[in-house]
Amino acid sequence: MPELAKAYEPQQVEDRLYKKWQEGGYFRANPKSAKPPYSIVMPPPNVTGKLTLGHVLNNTLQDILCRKARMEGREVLWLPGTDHAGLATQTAVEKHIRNTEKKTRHDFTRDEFVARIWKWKEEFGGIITQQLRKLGCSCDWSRERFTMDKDYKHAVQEVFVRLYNEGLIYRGTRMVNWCPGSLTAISDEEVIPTKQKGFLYHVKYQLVGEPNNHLVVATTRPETIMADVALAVKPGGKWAHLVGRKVIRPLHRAEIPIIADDAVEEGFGTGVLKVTPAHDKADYEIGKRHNLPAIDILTPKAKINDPGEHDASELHSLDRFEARKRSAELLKERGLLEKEEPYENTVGFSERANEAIEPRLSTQWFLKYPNIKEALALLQKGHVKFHPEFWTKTYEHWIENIQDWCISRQVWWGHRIPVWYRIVWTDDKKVHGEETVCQITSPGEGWEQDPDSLDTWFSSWLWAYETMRTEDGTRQKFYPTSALVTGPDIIFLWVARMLIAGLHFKPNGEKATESETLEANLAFKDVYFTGLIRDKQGRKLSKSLGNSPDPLDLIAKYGADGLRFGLIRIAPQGADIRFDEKQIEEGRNFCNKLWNICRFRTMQGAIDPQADPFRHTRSIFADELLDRLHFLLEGERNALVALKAFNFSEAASQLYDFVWNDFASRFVEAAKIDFAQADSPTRAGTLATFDYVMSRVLRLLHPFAPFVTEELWCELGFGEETILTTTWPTKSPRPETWSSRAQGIYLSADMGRSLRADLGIPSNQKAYYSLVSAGHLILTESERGVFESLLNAFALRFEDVKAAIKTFTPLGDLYISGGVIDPALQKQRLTKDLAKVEKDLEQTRRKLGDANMLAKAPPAKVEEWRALEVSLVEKEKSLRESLEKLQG
RNA sequence: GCGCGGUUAGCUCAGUGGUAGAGCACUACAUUGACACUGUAGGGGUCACAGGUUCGAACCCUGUACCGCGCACCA
Repeated sequence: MPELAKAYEPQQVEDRLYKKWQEGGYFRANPKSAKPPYSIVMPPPNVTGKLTLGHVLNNTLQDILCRKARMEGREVLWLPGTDHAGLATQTAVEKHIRNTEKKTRHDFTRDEFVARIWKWKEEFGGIITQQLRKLGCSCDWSRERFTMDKDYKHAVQEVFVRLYNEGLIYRGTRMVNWCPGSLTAISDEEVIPTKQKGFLYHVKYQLVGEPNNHLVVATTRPETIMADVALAVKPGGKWAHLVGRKVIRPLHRAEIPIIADDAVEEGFGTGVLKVTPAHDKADYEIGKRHNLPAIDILTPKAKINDPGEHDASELHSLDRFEARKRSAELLKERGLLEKEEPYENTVGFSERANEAIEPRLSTQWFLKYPNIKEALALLQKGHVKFHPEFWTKTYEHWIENIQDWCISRQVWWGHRIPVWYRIVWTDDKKVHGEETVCQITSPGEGWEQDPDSLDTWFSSWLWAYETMRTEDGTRQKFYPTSALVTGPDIIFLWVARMLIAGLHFKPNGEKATESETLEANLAFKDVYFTGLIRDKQGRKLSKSLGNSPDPLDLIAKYGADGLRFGLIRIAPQGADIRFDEKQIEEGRNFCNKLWNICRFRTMQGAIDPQADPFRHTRSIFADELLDRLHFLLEGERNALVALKAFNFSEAASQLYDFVWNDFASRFVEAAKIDFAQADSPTRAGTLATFDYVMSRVLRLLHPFAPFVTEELWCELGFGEETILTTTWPTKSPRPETWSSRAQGIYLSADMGRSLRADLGIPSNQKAYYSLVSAGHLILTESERGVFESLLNAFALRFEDVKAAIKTFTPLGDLYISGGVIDPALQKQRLTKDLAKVEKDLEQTRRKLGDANMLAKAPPAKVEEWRALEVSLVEKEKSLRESLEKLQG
């Protein structure tokens, strides 16, 4: 058998194995397979994006689910792909062109510019999918999709036309969230409320006919005063008597009425509200109620647009924030600013451009969501489950308060809206006439398509099933999908909408019963929401902070498995993750540990892939390991249960603990005794146990750390081809010969080593130990060998050693001699131990002395306390003896 | 303001009623034949706070404080 390298070297392994997997077609899903299906669609990353730690976490989890499902005998489809990410991609390309050619998108025609984006996509579009391969993702690359593929594009258009015909999509003029940075409307879900420090300006509005009387209005936006059309007060409130009177608008002076409206809260500010219907959502509603005009004084870029000669002309064409300052100054100069006080309020920001959103009256396309009741029932009836469950409430709340979705974007890169307008000519100018048709292809000459594009999410919401629309029956086999792994930040943007799309479009058709139809058209059954990755200080990872490590660097340093395992082990379910490179280092160290356990095994000869330890005579140490394995797989709250419950970090931790402690630190150390003696009666059993357990460990770890487990599986000879197609271990019997002897020996050895350290005897130096057992414990020769080896002891003696110090162990009193006894140190240690024992004893006795407690506590518990008392008394006695000896 | 999470060792987190745990970090020792990507030992916690339920509370209930997230038309 070839000896393995001294340390695991991922760089020598990963690319070779990934190539092998791909060439072997192991990731390819077969719709004709008789195996039960398991499917996941990958949340498509931005096509021109690069891999982030968030992607690493997300995709590793999906890979774990898929690799495990494959081993469980399912036909697995993990469908990868990328998103065109309309605005984000357009912005990136615009920035590039600005930097390199000093041009804007308006220096090109729309077609030219879109062609530039396609070129950009060809150049950079493959980066992230290549990076996912580096990570080891077992996706079916033959089915990779892009949201602007020809077929996918067509599907999006079809859906639009259908919803239009159903009356669910309509065009309307409404207040929308306008981003002056990217010059497009965005949906409510894309607005980030952000706390802003500003001022509350108290502005005087003079009453018409009473030059000495005025109403004071508190506003954060004096630059919109010119668009005021009224002042509103509370009906029946303290200003109610003024309703019907007029005031003079202080900038761009004009008379405006005082009205009464319920939206006004008297407790806030001065209790008087300026009504600016064109620039505030609430004011727009008030305006509608009172039939007031909307005066728009902002350009799309949010510069003041109030031309002409009037008292505030100088504000014209100023940016909204400059205008805010300047208008406050103007008011002050005119004695109309009563005061300004520092004030913090919440302002909506656009995620992409990081610009303050401007509420703006604009004609856009909207979707009235269908199937809302059913979407709500999905979660409540348990057809779909969220993990962690608490996200369900957030989902429900959103569904219950759902608003029509603004789906049009003033962006060039994306899916065009399939609506055509008849061109009419007025005064030699081309305009869109009344006549409108909604269809995918042009109706012909004289028609022009709507210039807007669709919100990127309007294509993403079809992702779960449109990506599966192929001739070979993929959708029939693999939809509904089994699970979705994503971030809670897109629970509305994507998750909820995909569920709604599935319900409405019924991609798997109608079935016999309503409930079957429902079941057949779920986008997914389980949704796992990952946490957000933060840096050590708890800040979000971001490019601008420079605190986001490049996963590719981490892979180069620690290997893909190290990155995966390290990250998964510390990613608690449903909570954010504090990233620390140290944790990735631990992942690498773990892989190396596994590697070296196997390396040790190769030194003992060939492994037996079919090894069955239960047919051999076994040492108690082999039994102990088999026992631990049994509990790992079948115990209460075992690793498999954790994995089934999407508790990935718990499963990873249990495996880590089993490999490092049970396997390496204990079993391997004990096995050395068997391996050192060719004629040991338990040697064969130990070898078989080793191979049997390792075979299962490698398979259990494979989904977490695919490369190192595959390499070891093949190198050691557990299988010739691949670990990918092996079976997932689910159980392992508890050896009927198991006893607690091995545990006793391990524990006693730990205590013996502690003594050695007290005496300052280095761990590599042999020491003299003696064991005096109170009972009739007799160690077999090999048990004694293991005990001596763990202690690094000379031949163990079985007599009281007067000059030595001792400790009370499960095996009896363990003495050590040699080394230098430092009486002060000894006394300190013994006193400390004694204090602890006495405290425990006192606590236990208090319980046992409490009649009430004894009467009401379960008898089994009382027995436990009694047993504890006995052992504590023994321990106390032993400690006192040692102390006396030290003093005497 | 409402809702949802969280608060346990220096750090990251387990721990859903019965003697407070792990990993890392720290300290000391050790280059012993699987592994220094290591081994051995050690120090370190009134479980945020206050009440309550219980024989018994880190755990269940109520309230408070602080942190994070989501929702909300407070100008």
